[in-house]
Amino acid sequence: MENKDAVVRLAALAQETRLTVYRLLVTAGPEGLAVGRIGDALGVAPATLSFHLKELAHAGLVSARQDGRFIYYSANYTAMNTLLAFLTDNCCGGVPCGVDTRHCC
Amino acid sequence: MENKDAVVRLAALAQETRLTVYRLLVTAGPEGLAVGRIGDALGVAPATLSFHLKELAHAGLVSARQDGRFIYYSANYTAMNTLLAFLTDNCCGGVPCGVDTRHCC
DNA sequence: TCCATATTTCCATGATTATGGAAATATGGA
DNA sequence: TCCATATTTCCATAATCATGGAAATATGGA
Repeated sequence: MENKDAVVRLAALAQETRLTVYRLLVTAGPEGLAVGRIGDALGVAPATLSFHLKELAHAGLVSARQDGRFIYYSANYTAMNTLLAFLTDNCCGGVPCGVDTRHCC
Repeated sequence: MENKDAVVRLAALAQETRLTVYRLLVTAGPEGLAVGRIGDALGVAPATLSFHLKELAHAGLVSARQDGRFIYYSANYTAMNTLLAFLTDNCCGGVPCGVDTRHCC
């Protein structure tokens, strides 16, 4: 994973509304939630929500799936796992951490 | 962990220079690196680096330790682990994911 | 076809953030 | 004490981001 991609992903999560949306989708599971449902839960204007969802999707953290007139967004678990791995990559120069000297990841 | 704290932490990482600094400190291990060393590695102006280090420290992701004229910054591994746990909290409503239907975290 | 609902795009506005020069502060050594 | 080096603070400037109203687009049902 590239540094820039990680920044995009982190920036997508580094905003209260988007972080709340993401965590909501994480708990919702693979089926996801329709945009309107998310809006009901958060109480943000449609245009604002759409903007944030686009941001999350652009970062690859969520996917959209159309079903009739509804668009369901769901969390992309692998994107998150990739990001987490990147953040702790080569921790402590790769030197393993002892159980008692747990200073590490 | 509060939503707002997570946003602060994510925002601290959602910037190329800061993310690079953080990852450098992760590989450096518990002893950390002096500010000058970090500056050498990244080639950013002292004022800019100081600004970014303050941001990371404020988010709790790094700690500063003074040693003579030098200030050593090191990564706070537990802060990251707390953040990661928050991001995947209550994944899929707590329903465990089967090994073959690995859609989850 | 016409209508109601769902979602997005366009756009202007206000708010936040990143950058680095210059000056200030802190520390240890001569 | 005086100096050199390390780091931070102050400040102005430029750039990026969030918000939501209004209009546009898409979909299915009557």
